[in-house]
Amino acid sequence: MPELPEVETTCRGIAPHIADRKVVSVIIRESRLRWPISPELEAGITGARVLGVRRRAKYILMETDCGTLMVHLGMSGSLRIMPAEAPALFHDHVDIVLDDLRCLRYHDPRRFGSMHWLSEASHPLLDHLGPEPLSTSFSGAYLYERSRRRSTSVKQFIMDGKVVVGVGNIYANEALFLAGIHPKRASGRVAAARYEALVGAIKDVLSSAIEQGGTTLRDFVGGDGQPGYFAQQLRVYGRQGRPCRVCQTALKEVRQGGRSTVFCRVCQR
DNA sequence: ATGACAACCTGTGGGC
DNA sequence: TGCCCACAGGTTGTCA
Repeated sequence: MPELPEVETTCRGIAPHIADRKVVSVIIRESRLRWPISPELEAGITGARVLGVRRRAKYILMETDCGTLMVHLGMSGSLRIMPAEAPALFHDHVDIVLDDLRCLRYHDPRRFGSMHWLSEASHPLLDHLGPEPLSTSFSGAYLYERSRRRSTSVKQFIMDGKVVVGVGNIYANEALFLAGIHPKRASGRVAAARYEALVGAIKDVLSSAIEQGGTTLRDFVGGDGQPGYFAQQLRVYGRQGRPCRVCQTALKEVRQGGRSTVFCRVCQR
């Protein structure tokens, strides 16, 4: 489910509801996430006042006056505001109960997500992340420099979190199509001007997906429970075998690093 | 350093 | 209808 636009949508959805609220308790029904939830989480967050919510890569950072709750949604996670008394459903693993009879409820069937309590400003998982894709430091020149003498494919290159964060499989496919670049091309052999186009495409596709409230595949819902509407604008992802929206050629599907790649062999070189 | 791949899980959809 | 397999939005850790 969640790629960067979905995580951003979640942040924006929950922020107004939790700002300035106090955490009165934590209910952990299942602590076995990608990493087990540390007992320090409950001790640290109980009684804390929420200052705000921000996002770094695909991590949601809920800052309080006592420390920071760091949440990752993995492949199937979601975080929603609910009435605290709403009955918990299967896979509703954690409730952060607030002082207004509501709670922030974490749901994650596959348990690839994670929840950490940070009493300090930093965390090892945040240490080696590349730039934010929507920041000005993420530029064509930057990608060009980083890619020189690298043989890895351009798709795997832009999906590497040490290069740039937040470009997941859906949007990598979409951005490469928009930039007209073949996903299997060696990243070290993409010209500077084409990296400019690629960076523009990544920023465009991510920002318009955020504007649409994310891409809803299966059952993604934002922090307020609303679905996203970007799926109807996908150009290649999930459209293998169907005609390219530009030249009508049947879109091709290949596999890269175990992930599905869909592209147009005519429009992308 | 780089790159390929297994691993962590459950749910779902397609093929038979 | 039902069973089994392959695959799904992510990321880390390991090994060559």
